[in-house]
Amino acid sequence: MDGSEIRRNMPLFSIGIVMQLTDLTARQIRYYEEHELISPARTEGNKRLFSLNDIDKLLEIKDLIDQGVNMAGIKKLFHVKQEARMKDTETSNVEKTRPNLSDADLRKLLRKELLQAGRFHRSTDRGDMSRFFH
Amino acid sequence: MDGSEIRRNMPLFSIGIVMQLTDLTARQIRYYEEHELISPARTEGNKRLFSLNDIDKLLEIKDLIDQGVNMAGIKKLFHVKQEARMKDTETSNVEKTRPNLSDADLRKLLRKELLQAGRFHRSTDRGDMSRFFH
DNA sequence: TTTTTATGTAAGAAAATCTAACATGCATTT
DNA sequence: AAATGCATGTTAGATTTTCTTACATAAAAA
Repeated sequence: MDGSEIRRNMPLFSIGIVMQLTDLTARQIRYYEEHELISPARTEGNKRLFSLNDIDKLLEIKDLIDQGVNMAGIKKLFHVKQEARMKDTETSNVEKTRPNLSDADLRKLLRKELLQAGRFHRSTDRGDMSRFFH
Repeated sequence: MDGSEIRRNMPLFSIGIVMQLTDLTARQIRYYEEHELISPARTEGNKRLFSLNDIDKLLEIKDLIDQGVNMAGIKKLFHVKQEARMKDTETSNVEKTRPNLSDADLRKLLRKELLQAGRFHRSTDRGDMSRFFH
């Protein structure tokens, strides 16, 4: 399924909430963005908006830092992880051309799904944050 | 399970996002709060923070208004719904004294759960918003 | 020792949100 | 028809949140 992917990447959370959820300071979060470990979306007014995936990543970063890994290391780790995922989706034959939706489109899709009745999605479980929402 | 209940009530979303997610104006959302159809949490600085449950409710409100129901009617409907739920939990024998957590505690719990590895929660499905988050 | 790294802190600007008040279109009463 | 009430729009001014930029600093690396 692809819907979950969309949901996990939906920009929903302000930096204030992310701070509380991750126990990171704004400074830290911005620093990690500066080093391209995350790339939160922005509102029209330039405020950061984080997705569930972003939060998962931040928690991973925190863990890795606790284990002594530095920015460069984390970056590398994230890259290999992503490549692994690439291989994964490559392997899972059905490739389908991605739509590449705009932010506004994403929200529309969100709302549309919201109003439907389809039940129970679950895909390749990756990250931890998802656990939160059923 | 009770964790999902906590998650669904966690105050996470700013009014701006809720507007986008529900297609309601700030005025409408505040008006519904004024009429006690929702009771979003507040930040220290008095900004509203909405939970998944709040969003579900707003979507219900929108539906009902489309169907011509007025504030009083919606309020009544919500009340009977809640009473039905009460009966429900009453019936499900194990009653357990509720902890009644503070907002800060909620967040701590959130983070704690986040860092654990437990998988796949699903309880009495109520509301629609939950579908979003796996 | 000097430099780099990760983070703290402060300042000023801009965006988002708040409350309160008044405006308005549409139904319903009178 | 006029008056009233309901749900929402709009505006204004205040407050909170977030932004960027710059400088400070402790610990680690070179």
